[in-house]
Amino acid sequence: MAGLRERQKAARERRILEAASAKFRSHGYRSVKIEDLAEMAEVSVGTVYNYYETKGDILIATVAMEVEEVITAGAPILANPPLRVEDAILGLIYQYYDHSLEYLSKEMWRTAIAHSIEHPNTPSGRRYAEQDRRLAAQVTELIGALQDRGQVRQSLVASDLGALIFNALNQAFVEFVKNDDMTLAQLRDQIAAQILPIAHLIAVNSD
Amino acid sequence: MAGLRERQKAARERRILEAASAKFRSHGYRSVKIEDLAEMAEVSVGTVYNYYETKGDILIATVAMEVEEVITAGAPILANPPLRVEDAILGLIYQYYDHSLEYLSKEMWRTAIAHSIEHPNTPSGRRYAEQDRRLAAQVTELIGALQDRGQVRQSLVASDLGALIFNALNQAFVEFVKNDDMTLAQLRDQIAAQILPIAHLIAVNSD
DNA sequence: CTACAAAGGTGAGGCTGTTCAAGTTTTTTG
DNA sequence: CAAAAAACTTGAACAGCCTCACCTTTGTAG
Repeated sequence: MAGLRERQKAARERRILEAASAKFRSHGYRSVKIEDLAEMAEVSVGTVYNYYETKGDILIATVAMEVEEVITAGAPILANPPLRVEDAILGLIYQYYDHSLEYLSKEMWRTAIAHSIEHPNTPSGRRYAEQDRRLAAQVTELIGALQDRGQVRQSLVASDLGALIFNALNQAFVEFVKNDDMTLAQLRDQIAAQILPIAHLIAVNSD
Repeated sequence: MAGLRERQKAARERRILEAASAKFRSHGYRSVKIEDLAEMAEVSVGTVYNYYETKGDILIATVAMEVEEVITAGAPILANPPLRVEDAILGLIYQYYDHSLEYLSKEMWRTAIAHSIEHPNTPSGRRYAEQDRRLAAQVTELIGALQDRGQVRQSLVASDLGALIFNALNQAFVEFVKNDDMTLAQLRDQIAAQILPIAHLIAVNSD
């Protein structure tokens, strides 16, 4: 069985993460002090820093949980993609988008994305980048599945096309979280405008 | 003529910006203190903050000068685009990329991009976004010019295609600045892999 | 030229993320 | 079980961004 020390460690880390997730959402990332998290998690400030390297890392850890869910939510679509090319691609993208604000505020997303760009070589920066890669891989996988079905031109390289589409959906999402007034519906429209023409171009019966 | 006060103000702002540009590049953004800039510009810390709202804003101001040059450098290609669709699009993108590190380090780019995402509603955040919009508009303009020449399908909406291509070149650039080991040549290859298939699809004689 | 007003500069101090030497708890050793 | 070692927690102290009450300089009116 796990020793006392080990259990206490796990419990402390969990309490810190729960405190962060709750406070960041309710009070906003900026205005939450490490001291606040320490108090809520019933540890000292120094202990928080034994579990996470920086405040940004704590945020990334909370965001990572959500991204993991998004990736999981994408799997069913890959297993059984909608019939039409555009429905398949947009369906996957909408699935991502619709999950994105379940536990995270736009401010949290902005800060997390900014952190991952500014500190790409920290463990948390790498972690975020890795999850991005997995999302892009899902898109690539979907393209591949559509090619296997004979719906997307075989001449196209699935991974390059996947990267292109992922870039588009990712960038549109960044614009979305940058603008507090933008709705999910508007985000969908934005990405559809970019994706639909491409979907028709890459489909075999395009002309 | 401009009064003494006005001239002194302009001179101080210029000295601060020059100090920032020099020190950020030579010592790295992180390790330069506002105090250092103030000393080099021969003003007080408080004065620095009369001209720029935050340290990030000072960086954005230096980056903005470079982006302005990049936009200027793109104009000649728009005026007289290369003959083939893929050469035109990649030519414009390479022009952007080749200018990007003339006065800015990768760390400066990372920090500036992160800042613009994290603080989209500050003047400097808006300024950065506006320059992005102008770059995307150049790409759109190029697509439009190729359509006028009859080289790109008329059925495609230039602005949506421009946005798609800009997203791709922008995201590839972010990956480039996130990875200190990546070379400009590798960046070119990355974006070419995404753009070339698209260039063939959108060209009129594609099939 | 003097007096007053407006504009702007100044730097000590506040705030908050982060560190680290000292103390405490858990585990291991004999 | 006692003692020693290892692992971990703690919070005071530090660093650097930023503010603001006060002061100096410039412009203007009489």
